[in-house]
Amino acid sequence: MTRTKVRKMVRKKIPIKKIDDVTARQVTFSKRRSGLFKKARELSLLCDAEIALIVFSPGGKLFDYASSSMQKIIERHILRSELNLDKLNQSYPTEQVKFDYGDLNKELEDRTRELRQLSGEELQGLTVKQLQKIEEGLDSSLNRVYKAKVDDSSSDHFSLHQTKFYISVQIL
Amino acid sequence: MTRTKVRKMVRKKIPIKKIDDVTARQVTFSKRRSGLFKKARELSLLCDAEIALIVFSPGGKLFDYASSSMQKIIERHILRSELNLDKLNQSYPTEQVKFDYGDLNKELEDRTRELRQLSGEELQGLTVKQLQKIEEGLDSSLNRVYKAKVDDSSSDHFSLHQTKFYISVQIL
DNA sequence: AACTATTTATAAGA
DNA sequence: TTCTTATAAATAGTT
Repeated sequence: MTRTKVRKMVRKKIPIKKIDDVTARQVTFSKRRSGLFKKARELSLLCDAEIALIVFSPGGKLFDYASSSMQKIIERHILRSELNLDKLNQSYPTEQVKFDYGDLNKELEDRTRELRQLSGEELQGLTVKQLQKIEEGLDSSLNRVYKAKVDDSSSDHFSLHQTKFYISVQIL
Repeated sequence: MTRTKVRKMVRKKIPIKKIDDVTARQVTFSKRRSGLFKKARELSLLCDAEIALIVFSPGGKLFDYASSSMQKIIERHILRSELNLDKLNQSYPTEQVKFDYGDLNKELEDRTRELRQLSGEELQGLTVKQLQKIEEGLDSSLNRVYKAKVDDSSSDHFSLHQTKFYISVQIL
């Protein structure tokens, strides 16, 4: 056997910050990346969890994994973000503002859910007109929310930065 | 000490499929989830990688991590998906179709890049009119691509399912 | 890429 | 749920 070296062939420890040596960093990236993806697959399988993992190497190369479909998981995440936004707005001090934004966000939520449902269905039969209708609806919602935010932000109680809203449209 | 049981206190190995027992699954999910997130953080830190991780528990609870900002990473991923789509289309057998789709996808890419740039900038000064203009441009691009796909799909050379396109709009 | 001493993660059990 | 601990798995440094 290869035990000509009986003493320490390895004498490890554990760093915990950015690896400066480029070669060592590439090697570590490759090893740990496979470990990470393996763990993600295992967790999804063992526990029936929905998982999406996106990794860009320092060189900009993309590696990704999704237990189902990437955009399905991303949409679900976006939807959840909006629910969290609702909570944020509901904790806003002024009663009036709280109420107004609660309504608007509920409306946005409904619109997004609609869009999500449409995205998940067969879109081969979708006409350009239908697509435009969806976009009009979204546009209208957006405008109402945007105006409300602008009108209210002059009072300095509410920053535009407190709101994030995403639209995701998929064409199959 | 608790060594009343000197013999095996633990003797496990490794299953590798869905855990049926609900309680055991919850425990395993909790443990492995923390491990997975820890690994993701470490990889990002050690190797300066950009990482996004989204996990939904079987119960629908969301856990996520992003080394920078979630939507930045998602946008980058979407952009990359479109580049891959280009490659896919460029390997399409028929020269004529290859060329047509190459053009259309380049156009889409440009539009998406524009939108991405806008998203990354300060949007507080963006007017409703400007927003509408962006949406009009996108709508126009979409319609052109959609029509092209539909017109060509009748020849049975190209399925609508081969194309995925995402739009992401962010309102800050 | 392969090897192996160690470190780290984790399955059961408490 | 949190802690403990034996064992399994990941991996840092080397070849």
